[in-house]
Amino acid sequence: MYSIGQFAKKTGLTVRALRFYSEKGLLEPCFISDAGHRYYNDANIEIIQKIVTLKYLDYSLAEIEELLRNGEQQLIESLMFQKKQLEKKRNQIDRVIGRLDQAIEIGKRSESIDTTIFLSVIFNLLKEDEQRDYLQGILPDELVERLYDFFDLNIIEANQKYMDLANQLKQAYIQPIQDEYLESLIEQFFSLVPQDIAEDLVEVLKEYEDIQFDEWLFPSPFIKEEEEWLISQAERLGLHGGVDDE
Amino acid sequence: MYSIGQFAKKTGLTVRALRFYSEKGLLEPCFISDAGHRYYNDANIEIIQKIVTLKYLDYSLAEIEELLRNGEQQLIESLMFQKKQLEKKRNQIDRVIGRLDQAIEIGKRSESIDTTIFLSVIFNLLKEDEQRDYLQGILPDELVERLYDFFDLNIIEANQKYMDLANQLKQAYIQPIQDEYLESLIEQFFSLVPQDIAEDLVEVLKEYEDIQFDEWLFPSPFIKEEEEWLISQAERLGLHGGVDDE
DNA sequence: ATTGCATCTGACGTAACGGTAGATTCTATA
DNA sequence: TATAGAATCTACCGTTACGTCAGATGCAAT
Repeated sequence: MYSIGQFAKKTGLTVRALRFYSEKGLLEPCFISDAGHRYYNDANIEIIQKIVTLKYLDYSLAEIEELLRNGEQQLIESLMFQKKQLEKKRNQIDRVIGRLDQAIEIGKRSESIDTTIFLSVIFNLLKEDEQRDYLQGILPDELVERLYDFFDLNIIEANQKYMDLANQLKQAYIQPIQDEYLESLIEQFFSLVPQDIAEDLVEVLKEYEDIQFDEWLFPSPFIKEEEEWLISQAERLGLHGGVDDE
Repeated sequence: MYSIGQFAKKTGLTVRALRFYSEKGLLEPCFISDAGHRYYNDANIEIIQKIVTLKYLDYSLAEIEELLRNGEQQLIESLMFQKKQLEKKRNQIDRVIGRLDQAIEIGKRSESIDTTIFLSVIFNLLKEDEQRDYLQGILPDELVERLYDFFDLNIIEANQKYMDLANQLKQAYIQPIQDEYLESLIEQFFSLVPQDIAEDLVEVLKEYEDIQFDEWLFPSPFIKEEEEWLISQAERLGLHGGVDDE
């Protein structure tokens, strides 16, 4: 017979955890003294090994209780199910890591990035699928496809260029620069989308005059004033307007 | 200006979550009416996009608050750290999935497995490293190495055989079988470890007579009575005793 | 004015314990 | 055997990021 402290040392669990299992009825001590002290024996070891094992396999305590009560038969089935759950989790994490990689890569290549711009780029990476669905609802499928075919290939470079340009334009708003530089920046900004796609895009947008891109799904790197300033500058310099999306 | 419900729809968050962020000071509405109703505007959208982004990257709300407050500089560093954390998580999950695979494979090949035996096998898979450390503390390194070299190669087959034999021996305890069968079972059980290693093991164990294997780290598939019965039967049949470990 | 929906505050519940307080009990030594 | 110190007890609060009520109030439209 072990006191709770000895049992804890033996099993590597904490005293608190053992008491918790005892309360929950998951692992009842073999004997409880009049003073309320819990005592454990080797039979308890067997049970707690099962508990530890299943916990390691990422079962919740409730599921463990289920399995220990009546799960003799379904254990292997359950393990296969559990494996699928874990694979889902892993794939999810993998996706996030992938995005992080892209984001880090984009961030590394630029120096002095505005956090707002940077986070909006990551947001775009994350919401890519949703954005695509949304665009397919309001633009011709074929155009969306061409757009994404292009970005899929150049996602890192495009985003990096996008960030740098947005950054410089933001600075130009604070500290005016020469018109030639500004013109160049704006033109580069608009030409992030290749010429042919851009032209078709402008065509379509003219047709449906009232299209408003969801500000939630397509965050702008600029605040209101910056955006208005940009448009006015573009008009002043005689450039064709329109705010792009990706 | 959006009411909380409209804002929730726009952002895909729940009303409750928005109120929660408001309470925590993570995202304060731009305006609160006398009646206490919260109203949001486009500036709030920008903030919440950051929050959603960082949440997706598996930051806690506390960390997000930190980052939003003063994290302009350290964002990229933080992302790299975050990536490492996620990789740790993923590797951990991968390990568990690997063990599950082994366990499922072992379980598939046997029919009618006793749950207790099966779980103890998985437990052994999980605690392999700890067991090895422990053994290296009490046995000659060279012997441990040979033992594990053997098991690493045959882990699935060895465990499967181990399970089947334990199963049959347990049944023999309940329903006695012919001596020849029993003798064969016990011999097979002892010969799970190859002859040469077993002999050296016996040698060493004779030297240190008082070695007791930790019952926690090395669970036996048998209960006390079964074990005593087994030893008595082995002696009766003139077989060399000793309970093996892996 | 009424109806019905939206929103409010405040409270409790979740999972699996960790931490602490104050009271009791066990164990070892003098 | 007395007593000091360690171990254990119960009971309660805290954690995370909200979900889910209840009961009260507000808002918009008929």
